[in-house]
Amino acid sequence: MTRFLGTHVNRLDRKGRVSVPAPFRAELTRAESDELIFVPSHREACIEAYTSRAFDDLVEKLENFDEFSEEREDFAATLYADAHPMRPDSEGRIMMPEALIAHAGLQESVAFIGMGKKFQIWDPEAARQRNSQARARVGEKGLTLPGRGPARPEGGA
Amino acid sequence: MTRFLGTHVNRLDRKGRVSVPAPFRAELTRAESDELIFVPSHREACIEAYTSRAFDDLVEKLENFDEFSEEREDFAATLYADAHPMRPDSEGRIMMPEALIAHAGLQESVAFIGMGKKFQIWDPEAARQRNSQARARVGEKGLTLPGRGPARPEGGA
DNA sequence: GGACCGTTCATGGGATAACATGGAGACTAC
DNA sequence: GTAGTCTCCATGTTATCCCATGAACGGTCC
Repeated sequence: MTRFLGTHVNRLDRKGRVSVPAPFRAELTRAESDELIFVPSHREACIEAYTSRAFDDLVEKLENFDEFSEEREDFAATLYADAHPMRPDSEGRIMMPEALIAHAGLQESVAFIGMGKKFQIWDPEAARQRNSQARARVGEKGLTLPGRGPARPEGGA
Repeated sequence: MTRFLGTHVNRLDRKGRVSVPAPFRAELTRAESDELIFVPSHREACIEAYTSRAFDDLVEKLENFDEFSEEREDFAATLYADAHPMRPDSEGRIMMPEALIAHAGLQESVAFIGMGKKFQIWDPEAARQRNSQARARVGEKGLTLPGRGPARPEGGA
């Protein structure tokens, strides 16, 4: 399983290129496919980056819907239409599509943020804000990971 | 498996020709058949484009319907009668049939929209509207989308 | 401990190939 | 003939490849 970890900030040059961080490239090598699928996040001002395999997993849910059903068509459009398949060049760089630059509000620097089997791409300042907010939420709610047995009588049950 | 991704807008010249986007052509090469079947969508103002194989799969599903059901007859009529087999020329272009241009309301620009094993052809503006509507519908139904699951904020995994 | 060296990375710029697009004929069918 | 296609060629634009530079890091040897 691929595992993207850590935060790496690289420069977006005037041609729209940016180096994929070396550790992330190493993960791609390990996954035996250097293809990446970029999708604009629909919840936040960032780009979600999936390996070819992770994207397939995402798409698998499609098969649960009937051919030509509205649900399936909607789902497919949402998933596929804005997806950008990317492949790092010989230098390990990728060309950022204009639409994604706009969506994430990228300027001269971009932050690559490991999220395990995928990673995200942010404007560094926006990422900082998001992270501190996320941290605060986790703290005040005392979140734990979904788990085995009913250890705590929390909300749901 | 073929995987058509992303949105590509190309020009329809006054002879009715339009370039199939290079990434889509590459998928055809990979599928070892450059044949495409165009069918007017029966639900929306767009054209459905299938690879030879994807069309076969569709036909096979049709065979599973009750032999004399009205549903089947209707489906068959829609699927076969209005189908246009296409093959990109040496430049990678196809001639858009008049009937399909009319059905999709195409003007000087056409959008190719990847939908996985098939793709769709739209007027760019109509496609934009459809996509935002699809996204809204998917959102309100709470279907899982790229990113995290619904209930929980920022899970680590 | 500290200076030296080699390697890996990120980054910049110029050359090259791929791509989308426009138009001129040649060919075919009616 | 004439209308509609198809093949071929030309062109501007854009992405990709290739090489060069310089900084950062790690290891080694004195």
